[in-house]
Amino acid sequence: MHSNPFEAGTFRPLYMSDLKNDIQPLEASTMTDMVELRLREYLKRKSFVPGDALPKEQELADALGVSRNVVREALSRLRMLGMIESRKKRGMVLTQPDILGSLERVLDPLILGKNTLRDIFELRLVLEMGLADLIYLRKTPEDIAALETIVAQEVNKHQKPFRVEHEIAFHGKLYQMTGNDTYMRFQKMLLPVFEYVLDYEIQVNGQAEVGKVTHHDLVEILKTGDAEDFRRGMKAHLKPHFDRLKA
Amino acid sequence: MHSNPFEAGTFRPLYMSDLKNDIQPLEASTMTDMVELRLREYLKRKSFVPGDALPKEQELADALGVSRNVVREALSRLRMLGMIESRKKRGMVLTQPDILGSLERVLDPLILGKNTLRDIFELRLVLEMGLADLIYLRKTPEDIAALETIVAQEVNKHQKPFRVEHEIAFHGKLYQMTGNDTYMRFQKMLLPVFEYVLDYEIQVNGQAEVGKVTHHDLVEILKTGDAEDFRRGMKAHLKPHFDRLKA
DNA sequence: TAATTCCTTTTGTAGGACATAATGTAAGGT
DNA sequence: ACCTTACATTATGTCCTACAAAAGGAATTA
Repeated sequence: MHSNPFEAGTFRPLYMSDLKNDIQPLEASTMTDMVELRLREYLKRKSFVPGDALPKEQELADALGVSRNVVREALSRLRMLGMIESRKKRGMVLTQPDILGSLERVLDPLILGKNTLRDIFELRLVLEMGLADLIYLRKTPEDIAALETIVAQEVNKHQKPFRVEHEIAFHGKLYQMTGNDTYMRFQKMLLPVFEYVLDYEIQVNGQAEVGKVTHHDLVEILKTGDAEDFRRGMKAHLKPHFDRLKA
Repeated sequence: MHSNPFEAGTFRPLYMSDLKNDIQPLEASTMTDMVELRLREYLKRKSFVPGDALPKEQELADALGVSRNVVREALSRLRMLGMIESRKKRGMVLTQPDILGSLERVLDPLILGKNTLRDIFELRLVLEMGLADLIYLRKTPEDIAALETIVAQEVNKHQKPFRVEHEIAFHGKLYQMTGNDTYMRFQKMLLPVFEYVLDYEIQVNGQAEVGKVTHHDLVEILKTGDAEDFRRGMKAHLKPHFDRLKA
């Protein structure tokens, strides 16, 4: 039995990887797909800005030569993406989409394939390694104090719920210190996938290893060292995870 | 005039940042929203796996007590996310969603707000800094050769289209070397936003600065140095961008 | 002027109808 | 028996009509 949750032999050659992105389908299969595409084109071409009002459903339907039903299905998609909002009588207005909202709906470890799970696991490691630069750009003494509080509350219990909770608190605070909401939310969304892979790991290999550099050490580095020191510390902290990738 | 495309004074306090994610609306406004939610719950609860068939639209409508129309609008959303596929007569089957597909639709620099633009700009820098670890895990001599070919074709023309093209070729190859499709696609999607911000920059400040470490230097490091060397090199290569964040 | 009532408009929901395509099935020919 | 053809069946895709609900606007009244 191999200790890898991603399973060997599922690797796809790279040239196939994003073919779907390079060439777009000649014709979207259903009317709804086409209308969705047309609407997005329309919004771009007319360079609508958030707040602008859209034509009414019936007008769009007439202009596109399809039924109002089809238009509504397409609009429903845009509404889900947060691109538009609509209120009765007032019509529809363009809004600033919530770029991560749609990702959230799809990031279910149980549904994602092994390849994607592995990719996301790695992506999270990349995000952790990238913390250093932004943190050193913006950290404040208050942040450090908050981190120390969190570390002080570190329970010795190695049972899972406590441990995970603490991990999230500590790393979450680190992300917060970057002042980058999107970055923080993104990382937060990736957590379930990360946990899922680790759980699998533990189930197979017994106990999860832990790096030599602790949270306490990382805080010390933050106080005295520079960004490169911190990154080296983080790399050591995450070493077990990186080692996993080599296998 | 400030040299910052994100505009000052738009910073939101962090405690407001992800309120919408922590507490979810008590009741989704429209039937379609609720049905969409219910359907996703249903899929998770029954632990459907890709390939499984879903009940027919009319059955879902009856079970949920809504019209087939509403069900279809909700299904249309899931279809857009790539969670389901449906063919006539055969019904609908669960599929592995394309997690980045939905992001792609929404990443339009013209629509995104200043805050998000800034966040994404930083996120891309983070991704670049994270390249080192994965590259050193998987690089091959062929990859290095390919990089050298790209560098050799580096045109001296500083005109924009050529320059950008070359940037994409070089950095794209780096991402490809990580063997992480999701990582690569993600970065690719962020490119337009990155370019958009840089364009703004150039327009305001005249010429775009360029780091002291060139592509050629980076390749040399890849041949002789270790991951840390490479990261240091990349940091120097991106230095102008990081400096921008300080302002 | 301010509050109320009524009208109008636009989205949201319902239900029926039919086209279309894919599947299964039975008839018919070899 | 086996292959082919033709037909019936079924689920999605599209269209249509109708009406409920909410929100804005106008007219009326205190």
